[in-house]
Amino acid sequence: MAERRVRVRFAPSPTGPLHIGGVRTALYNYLFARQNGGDMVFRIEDTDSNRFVPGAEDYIIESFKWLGVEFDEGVSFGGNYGPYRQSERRDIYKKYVNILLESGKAYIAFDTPEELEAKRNEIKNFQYDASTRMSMRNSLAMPKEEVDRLISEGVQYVVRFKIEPNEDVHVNDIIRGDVVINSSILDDKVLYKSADELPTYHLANIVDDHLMEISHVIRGEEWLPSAPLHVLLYRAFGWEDTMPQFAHLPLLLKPDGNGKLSKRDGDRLGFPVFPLEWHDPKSGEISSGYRETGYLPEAVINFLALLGWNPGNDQEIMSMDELIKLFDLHRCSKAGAKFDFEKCKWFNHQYIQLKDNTELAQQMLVQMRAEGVDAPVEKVAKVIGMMKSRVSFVKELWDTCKFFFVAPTEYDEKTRKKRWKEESPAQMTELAEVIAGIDDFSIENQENVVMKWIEDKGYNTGIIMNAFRLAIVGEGKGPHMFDITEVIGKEETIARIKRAVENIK
RNA sequence: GGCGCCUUCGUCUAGUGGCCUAGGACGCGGCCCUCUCACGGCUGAAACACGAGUUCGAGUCUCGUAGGCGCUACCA
Repeated sequence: MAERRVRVRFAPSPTGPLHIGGVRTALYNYLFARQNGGDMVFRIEDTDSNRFVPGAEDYIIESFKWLGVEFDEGVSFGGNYGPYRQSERRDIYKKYVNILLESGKAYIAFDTPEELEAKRNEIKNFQYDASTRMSMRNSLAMPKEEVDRLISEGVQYVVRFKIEPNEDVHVNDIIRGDVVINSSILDDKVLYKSADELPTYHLANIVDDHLMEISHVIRGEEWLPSAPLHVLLYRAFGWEDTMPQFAHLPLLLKPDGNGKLSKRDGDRLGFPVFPLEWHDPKSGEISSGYRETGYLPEAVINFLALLGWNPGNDQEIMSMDELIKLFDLHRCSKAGAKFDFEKCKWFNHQYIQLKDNTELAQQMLVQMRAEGVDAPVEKVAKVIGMMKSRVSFVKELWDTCKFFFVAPTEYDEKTRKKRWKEESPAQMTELAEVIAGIDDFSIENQENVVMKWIEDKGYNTGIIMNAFRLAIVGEGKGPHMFDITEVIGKEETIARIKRAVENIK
């Protein structure tokens, strides 16, 4: 087989926000393109003018920008194979439709949607194909003069692909192997509508993939049943030699139950199914996005990459560069994958641990300042270093770190009951005095002095430290006590102890 | 209904005829670490859809059954 430059495309319809399943499809295309030093094309398939949703195209572009999936050419990226928006390629499709018409591989049909609907109601499993087409209103069944007359009268028509029956069509799929479908079960697909002078998906797709020199079509499994039709189209055009290789990816399924993951599942389960928050222009409805929910793009990418593919070993945390190196279409699974939000959250947790503390500090400072609290970024970063192991989202950081910057105003009920003993007020008052006497407020020295005091007095370490924690933090969690006091300082430590003694009953 | 695809722990998966007493990860339970909560370490429960066949030997190959999903539009 001749060496061919790898060129793949991601070609969504601008019918709404980009579904997370679409993101994965695009990701796999991207990984494959990068690994092979090929091109990633962004094409907009807007051949159904009725379903166009304003803003969808920009949304998709912004989503990939956030996720770090880059395109080499296409809508908004330029390139030598444009235009990349199908609605701007009318003339091109018209030309190819005519080629099919002239060679007798397609024909004109006048049946209206209503007539077809009636036919389907009338005959149980009606299909517009070799067995029925001669009884329909089309250029095969009607005299030429009549066809010409109708066209000249401006009667709307469609162009249908004439599928020859009883032929086994083979699709060689990289993931699924040889898939065979008999052409008799295919219907004479509508390729073109005179009403809007636009092709349907199938024709536009084949023409564009061919003209754009696409080498591999990596798409969702929902396209597998129409793949034989596409093979037949390539053949009809005489393009079989350069037909792209197909790879049909397994679907992303609902976390609970079965079926394709849908927009509704996100709302229902309280988790996003879109990369970015989406404001529906018609309904005004808002759907949550991964970005706004606080997911890191690296985490979303990593998680998605592993939904339907794995590197063959136990490695789970992989950067985009590593994914590009390791990705392999042959290692994609065939069965649909249920979307597990818990695991996605775990990935986010992992990536927060990997993230630079100063960078996280800058993000947390935005929240802090919004609440009227400020602090040097170095100090915030230091606190985050101690605290980030206990959060899964950046936005949780402020809540868990807050006590470092703001003294507790209330004390957790449960902890108070469990940790604040009868003797605690007296002991804490004493502790405040001990701390007041410490000059070297380093973690180590504080610990030495306090522990010595506990030992000398014969106190119970747990009782002292837990009460101390309640006084400083307001609840029973957090890093080691002296790590905290070293950050908040001696005066604040003493003030908090005193306040606790006064307020905790 | 027709056609196609698929089927290993609850979930994502490893597994390409003997290395499988089926491995890892998420989640869940226990223990350890410890002044608490996380992190981390150790550990437990948890799966080859079913039935035939091929073979000395089957999670792995074949067939059948069941189930799931997808497609079946002048949507993509």
